Amino acid sequence: MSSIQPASDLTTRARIRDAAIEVFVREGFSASVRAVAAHAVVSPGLVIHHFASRAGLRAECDARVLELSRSRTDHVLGTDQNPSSTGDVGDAVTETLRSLAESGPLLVYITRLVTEGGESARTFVDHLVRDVETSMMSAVAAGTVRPSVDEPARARYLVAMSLGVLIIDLAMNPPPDPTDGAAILHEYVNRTMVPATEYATHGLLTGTSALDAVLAVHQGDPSGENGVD
Amino acid sequence: MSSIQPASDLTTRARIRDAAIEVFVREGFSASVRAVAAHAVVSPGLVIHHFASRAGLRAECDARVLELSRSRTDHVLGTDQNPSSTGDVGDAVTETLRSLAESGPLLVYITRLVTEGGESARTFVDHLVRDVETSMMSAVAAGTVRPSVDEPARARYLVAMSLGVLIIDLAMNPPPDPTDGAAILHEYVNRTMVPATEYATHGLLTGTSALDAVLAVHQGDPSGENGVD
DNA sequence: GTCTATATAATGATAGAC
DNA sequence: GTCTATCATTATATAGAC
Repeated sequence: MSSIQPASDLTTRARIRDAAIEVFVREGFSASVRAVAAHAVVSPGLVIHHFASRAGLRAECDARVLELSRSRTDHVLGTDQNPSSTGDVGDAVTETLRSLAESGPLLVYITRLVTEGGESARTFVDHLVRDVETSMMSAVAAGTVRPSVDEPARARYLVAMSLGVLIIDLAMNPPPDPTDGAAILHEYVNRTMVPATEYATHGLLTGTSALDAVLAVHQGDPSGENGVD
Repeated sequence: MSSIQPASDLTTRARIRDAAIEVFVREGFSASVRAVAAHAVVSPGLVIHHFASRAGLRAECDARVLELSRSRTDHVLGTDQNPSSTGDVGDAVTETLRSLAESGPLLVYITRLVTEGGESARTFVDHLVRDVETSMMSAVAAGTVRPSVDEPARARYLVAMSLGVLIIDLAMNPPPDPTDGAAILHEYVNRTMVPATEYATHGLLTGTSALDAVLAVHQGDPSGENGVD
């Protein structure tokens, strides 16, 4: 499946919105209203007529993408946690990316959204962090994942890692079709699976001196106010 | 030090270029020639006169940033490897980021450059990957870092991780002054030090079944052609 | 709802005076 | 080298016909 919905059976307004999402994925958020109109095969004026302004169109696209990603991850992660987990790195993140990839352009749209920052980005990331924290907690309880001295911070770090590595991978290996999330994720996993799993299993360092030093500071100063620079 | 060079003692051409770097850091690469001219306190025409086109100016900025980052990391990493390493996560990456942060706007410029992709981005990342691979090899020889089944892939992954986490951190926590690399890095380290060191020391997982499974595929198919999806 | 035509602003780039 | 003035293009957005 390469598009969000079949082009028919949608209001023109929805068709323009979906066309805009695809154009934003292909050309970036700097794409013009004209480019969107051309892709939706309508006049530029009609785009503005439906969304009042370019910013309005953009906001609607963001909202749509967040809504789609929300319902998809809710479905995948189920009522409690994911039962089909096979010990992958970072359950909730992996499952969320997989889920986003299934609906074509969502994956790249999200990476652009997150990179740009702003409120929509924070909404998405915060939600994902919460999911990851939950899935980590149950994985810790199940004994498959080590506990952390700071579970919320680890969840944040895991999300930043996963999204960040994906963003760099996309920048270094531009996909032939940015709207084909499945193919993108497939290549991405191929390129990163070995080092990612290795890192998740054993870490990098042989000793604990670095961690001991960091934890000493962290215990005495949990607010992180007096960090190392 | 918050700027690249004292504003005096530079040719106008160099002043415009440095002003452009700062404007690109503050407003993104979509900043106009006029905005650059205003910041350099010259006319828009003069900018074009010196750099022929907007693309020419941008290319010169990229080249300048790459040159600066190159000479800085060469200096920091020294003839062989970094002797002042204190067991931080990813020697060469950490030292490179620290070095970039010292010259004000470089840090954020690099993150924008890498995110955008393209040739300059690949040049920078490839060079950094090579540095990391070298520093990892000697850390492995010294016994402080575990060996990897695929050192080049691990080096790539470590670079993607470090830059990626920084990019997400910047997007989620926009710095008050994007040209103050030192402050940005300080905050970044404060937010990520604990989970990053924890992860680098112990990884995430308690068992090796995931790694075993991945390595089984990797051994039989080193090209990565037949990856898991 | 949808279009064409247009107003208005901003952009990159040029020409020529000094 | 540097400026002012201007052109050509493109952008968003509006007005009004159908």
